[in-house]
Amino acid sequence: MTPSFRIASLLDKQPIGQAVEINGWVRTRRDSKDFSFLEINDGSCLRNLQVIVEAGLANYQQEVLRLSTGCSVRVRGMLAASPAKGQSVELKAAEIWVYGWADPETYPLQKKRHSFEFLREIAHLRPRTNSLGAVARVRSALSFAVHRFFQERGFQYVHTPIITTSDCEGAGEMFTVTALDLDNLPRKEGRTDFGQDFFGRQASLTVSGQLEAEIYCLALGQVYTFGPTFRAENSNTSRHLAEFWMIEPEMAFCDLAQDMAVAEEFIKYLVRHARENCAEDLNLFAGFVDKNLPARLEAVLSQDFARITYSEAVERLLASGRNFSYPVAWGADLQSEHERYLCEELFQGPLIVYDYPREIKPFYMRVNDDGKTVAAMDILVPGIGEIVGGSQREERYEVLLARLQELGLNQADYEWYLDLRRYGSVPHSGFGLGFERLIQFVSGMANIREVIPFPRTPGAAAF
RNA sequence: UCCCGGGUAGCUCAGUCGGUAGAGCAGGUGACUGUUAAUCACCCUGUCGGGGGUUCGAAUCCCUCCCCGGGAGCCA
Repeated sequence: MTPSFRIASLLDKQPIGQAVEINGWVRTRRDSKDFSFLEINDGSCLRNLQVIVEAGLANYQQEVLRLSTGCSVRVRGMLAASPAKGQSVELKAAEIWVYGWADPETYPLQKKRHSFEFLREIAHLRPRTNSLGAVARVRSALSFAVHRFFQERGFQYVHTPIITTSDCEGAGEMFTVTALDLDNLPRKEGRTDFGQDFFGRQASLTVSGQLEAEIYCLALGQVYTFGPTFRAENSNTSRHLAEFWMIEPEMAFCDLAQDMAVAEEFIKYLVRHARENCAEDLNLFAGFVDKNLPARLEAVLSQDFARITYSEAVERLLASGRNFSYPVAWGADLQSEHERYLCEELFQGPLIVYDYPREIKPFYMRVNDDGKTVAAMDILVPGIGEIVGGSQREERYEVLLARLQELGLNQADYEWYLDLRRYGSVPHSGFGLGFERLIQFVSGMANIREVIPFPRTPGAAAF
C-alpha cells in the first residue's frame, strides 16, 4: 500500500525515489507539450506540491486536462528531484483520482489575488487561499502556545461560564440570553418579567470571565481562561468583534508589577512561538500583507516593554507640543491619538501605561496609596493600540465595598465577590488579552475580520 | 452611532460636459512551451448596489435606504 503523506511532511522529509500518495486541492494547472503540471495544496502548509502528469496517463485526456482551481484529487506516484527551478522535489503521477470537481465558470476563487473584502463574502471558501490559510495555521499555533505558556508555569485552565447573570461591566453592552417567547413577552411593572425566563432572572452572554476566574484563582493560585467573549457594542472598526476570544490569567499573591512582567513575557512567548513554528506563513505576511512585520516582531523580542505611569503619560503628551483633537488633561481617559503618539512615535514599540485615575476605571481595581489612582495597566502596541488590559484587584473588603457604593452598584449582586474578600483574601492580579488582536499583531493583518474564521460584527453573522 | 471615501462584467478598476458602457485579470477555444502570476491569438460576460425624483434622455445630477472601506467613540 502506498504511504499517504501530508504535503508539509513530504516536503520536509523528501523521500526521493519512493512511491507516495497525497490528497489535496488543485491550485493551478499548466499544460506542456506531453504532460501537465499540477500545483496541489492540502492545507498542511503554505507551499504546494508540483505534480507531473504524463499525457499517457489513462484519464489524462478525459479528466486531467479538465482539472482546474479548486478540484480535489488524490495523487499516487514517485517523488523525484525536480530538474527545474522553483521547487526541489516533484511528484511524478502514476495515478490521479478526482474526488470532486470545481466548475471554473462558477468557482469564486481564481488564480489571482483577491481583496480581503471579497473573500469575507465567501468565508466558506476563503481558508483555501494562501493568506487566509496561513492565518488559520497561525491562529491554531498561537492557541496551542497560549496553553503551553500557562501549563509550563503551573497555571490551571478554568472554564468560566458563557451564560452569566453578573453584569459587572455595564448592562448596555451585553447580549441577552432568553427562552421567552419574543412575540409574547411576560410583563411586570411595565417591563419584561425575566422572573419567568429560563434562569428566573435576566441572563446574558459573558463579557469577561474575570470575576469567575478570581474565584478559582483564590483556590488554585494561578489560573487562566481562554474562551469566547461577547459584546453587543455597535462598534464598527478594524479591531472590534461582537464575538471574540480572550485569554484571562489570574494570579494569587501577585501585584501589578508582577502582573505586567507576566503579560510582557506572555506576549514575547507568543511572538517567539509564531516565529519559530510558522516561519513560512509569517514570511507570506511579510511579503504581501505588511512589509514591516519582521522588524516589528524583532523589536518586540529584543527590547523591554517601556513602562510609564498614566501621570507620566499625561506629562509627555502635554510636553509633546502636539495639537491633539482631544485635549490632554489628568483625569481624562487617553484617546486613540494619544496612545498612538506614545506608542508609535515616542517609544516606537510596545508600551505599558499603568496607575490610572480611579474615576475612569472599574470598581474591582485596587486603589493605590495615593487614593487617586488604581493599580491598572494597559499594554499598547503599534498599529493596534490596546492589546492587554489588566489590574491588581482590590483585595481589601472595606475598600471594595466603598468602591461599590461609590459607583452606585447593588451590593446584593456582588455578595459572592465580596465573600472572596471576607474569607482568606489575598493580593491578586490578572489581565485580559484579546486573542484576535494578538493575531493581528503577529500577522500584520489590518482587519480583525480576517483573523477569526467567522467574524460577528454589527449586521453580520453569516455562516 | 458620528465624520469622510466608495459600490460599474466572476474579480480589480476606468468611464470626460448628462447622450443607455470599457480595460486588465478570470473563464472558453486554439497555438506554443520543464512550466511555475507561463506566453500569444480569438471569443463570451452587465438589474452600472436598491428605491424614488429631475430631464427628451441618468452609471453620471438630487433625495433616500442598504452594503463596503478609512477615521472617531466604546473596548480586548
